[in-house]
Amino acid sequence: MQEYLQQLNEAQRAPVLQKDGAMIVIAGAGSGKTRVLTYRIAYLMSQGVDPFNILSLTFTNKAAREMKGRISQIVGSSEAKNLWMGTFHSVFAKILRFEGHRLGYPSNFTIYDTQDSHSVIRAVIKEMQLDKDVYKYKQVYSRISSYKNSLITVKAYFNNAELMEADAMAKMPRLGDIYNNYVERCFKAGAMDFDDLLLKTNELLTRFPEVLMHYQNRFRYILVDEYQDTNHSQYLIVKALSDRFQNICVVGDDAQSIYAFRGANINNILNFQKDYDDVKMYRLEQNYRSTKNIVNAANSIIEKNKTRLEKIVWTANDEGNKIKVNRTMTDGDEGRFVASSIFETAMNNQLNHNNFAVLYRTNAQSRAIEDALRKRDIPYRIYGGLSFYQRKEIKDVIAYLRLILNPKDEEALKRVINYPARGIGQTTMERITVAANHYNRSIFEVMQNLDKINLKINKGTQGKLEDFVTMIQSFQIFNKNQDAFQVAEHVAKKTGLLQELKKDGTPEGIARIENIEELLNGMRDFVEEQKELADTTGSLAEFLEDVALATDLDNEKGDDDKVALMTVHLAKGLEFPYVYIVGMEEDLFPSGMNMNSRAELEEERRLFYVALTRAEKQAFLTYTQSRYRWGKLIDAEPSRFIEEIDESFLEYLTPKTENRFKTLIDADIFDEVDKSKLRLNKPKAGTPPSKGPSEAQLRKLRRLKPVSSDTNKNFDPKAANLDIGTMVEHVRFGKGKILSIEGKGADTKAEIQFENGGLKKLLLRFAKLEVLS
DNA sequence: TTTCACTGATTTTTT
DNA sequence: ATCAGTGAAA
Repeated sequence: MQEYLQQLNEAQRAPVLQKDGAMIVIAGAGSGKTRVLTYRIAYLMSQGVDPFNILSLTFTNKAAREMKGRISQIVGSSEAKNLWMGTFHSVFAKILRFEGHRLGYPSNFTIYDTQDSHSVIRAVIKEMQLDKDVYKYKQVYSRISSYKNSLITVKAYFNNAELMEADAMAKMPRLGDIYNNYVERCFKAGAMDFDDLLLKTNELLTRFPEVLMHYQNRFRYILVDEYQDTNHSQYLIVKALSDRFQNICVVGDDAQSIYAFRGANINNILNFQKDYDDVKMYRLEQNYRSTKNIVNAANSIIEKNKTRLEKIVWTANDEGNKIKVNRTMTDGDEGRFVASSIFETAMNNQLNHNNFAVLYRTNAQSRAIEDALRKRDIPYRIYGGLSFYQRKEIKDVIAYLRLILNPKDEEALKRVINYPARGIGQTTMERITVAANHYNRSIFEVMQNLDKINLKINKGTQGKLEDFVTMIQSFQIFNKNQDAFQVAEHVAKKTGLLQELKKDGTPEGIARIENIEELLNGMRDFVEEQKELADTTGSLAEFLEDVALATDLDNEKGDDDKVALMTVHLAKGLEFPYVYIVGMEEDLFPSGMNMNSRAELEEERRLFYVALTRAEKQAFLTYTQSRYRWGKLIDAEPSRFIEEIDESFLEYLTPKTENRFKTLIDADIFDEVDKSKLRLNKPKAGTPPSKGPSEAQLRKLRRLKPVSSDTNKNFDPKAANLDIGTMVEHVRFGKGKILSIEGKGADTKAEIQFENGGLKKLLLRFAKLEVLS
């Protein structure tokens, strides 16, 4: 133990050695906070604290696993095994499995993912016969989600005139009713959504003092990582659990708070000192990760934020190279620049590909990068986006598995009742749903008792329904004696899922079969792993919980030699020697949707800070002059964030371009300054003198939209013969002669005679040609 | 009841 | 570029 303490610097050692009491560790980027957490836990155990009494909440399950692994190395794995470590969601899901019955939930409750929640809300809106253009399901969901994260239950909502008014103002006066119906449906389905896992934990702890007492006594030492990203719901859980012993250690960096959109409340970290008696504050300011250039450049950015805790991040590392800034014409060129830069750097320095990461603001940006890397034969892996568990065929298998454990799970049922097609259609399902609501039973229960009620369903269909029920029941029996892998294999075969895909025969179908096989392999590994840990069995229930709360980062396959592609959000907590931050453009980074207030813009700036501080040796910033967005080529302007970096840290690989629409500094935009200086246009002669820009004009200014752009002109197909010709070439059909054109704009149809003799009818849709015949 | 072709709407970040 | 929803034919 002693020798491990030697590996810490003085600032790091202090919080490790304070055994009891409340403490906050403000840890700058790359200052070794994971180290502090790890050694602190090891130290506690060396001081006689039972690992059973330690709870450690991390941001990803992968982080928890890694930390556990390191602690095992210090104190031995038999000791470390009893530590409770994981994300808020996974830890409290486990507790709710034990205690949820007090709130009326079965121990095998399903965890609804966002897609499930969306689908429930859509169904509710439809049933209530509300206008789906007014009540947009995504908006409704995000409102409900933010209520839940602020602990505003349906009841609390209806007691809060302000909220109701706000929703009425947003033209959604029935939102409370939707909220109510949504909650009821989830409850009836024996399902919790992500937010419920936290909300219900809070309910459990407040309504049942004996439960609270039990877990307070159990978790005598609590550690929370990434505290700046906790929301109100999580804050209250931590507060309640730590209230008795007040042995709480939170670690975070206000400068890296980037989840406000998910309800994260930066005040949790800013106000921590007020919440407990005698809080010790520690600061970790020495950065071990990056070069001086990167650290100082990052400092020069974050300084622009007003809301922050003062701290000085410094490093004793080398000066390093300047941050390289590159401009290209299009997003395709940007991808090619990144690909060839990676290729050359790897070649010149004999580096593996896993030294490189490409970070972007939105998942959609990955495509151009992928294309370029693939052409260069550079191996890469995309994190996030359409993750493995979100693929259709995987979700189908999982839905069957969910149904086995919880037949009330309506979303799973709806997904698989007629896939593969077994002749149970919309009409039948509607009738059953009506009956289920009428008798207040689940859909599955109604299907089990069809003979007892008259539903006007014909004999044939009734038989099919009975077959389905029998099949699921047979799976349930099978599941009693078999592990997760065996059940899933059985399901894939017996449901006809595999046959369905085999029949399909397209390359796509084959890829899907491979994916299912991969899922099965993953399950086999999972079962074996679990069986090694003596206390678990590798059951289906355990697997499904893992899947529901797994992030893409969690199932990383170790030491792949691949370039990492991910969003900046996902990159938090990671580090790479070479980092490319692409799409450094106004409206993209900072995102056009997050520029309406100082708070939003400051969050974007923190996000950029996170991105830049991922780099150890070298950072690249790239931007393009035009980019495909919304299916169209649009002009782009360099991001204000590039200019915000002190110029002495930058090296321009291409000539510097000024933003054509002057980027205003925050003070001009958000503070009450002399608005008359912000005049948009010269007033026309004869118009009364302006008092400066109106609110609407200001809003426009904030968004910095290009005033004019020739890409938006109406497309006239008659004048655009050439365009179609070039596009034909582009999509590699060979050159051809246009015989006829009909329609206009996006719906242009063209007949083309190819040089090789072929004749094709083509449809021009969103600047891309589709072959009609 | 299922399938296919088409239309129109929609683009942030995630447990 | 993608996806959910729709309407008509099979």
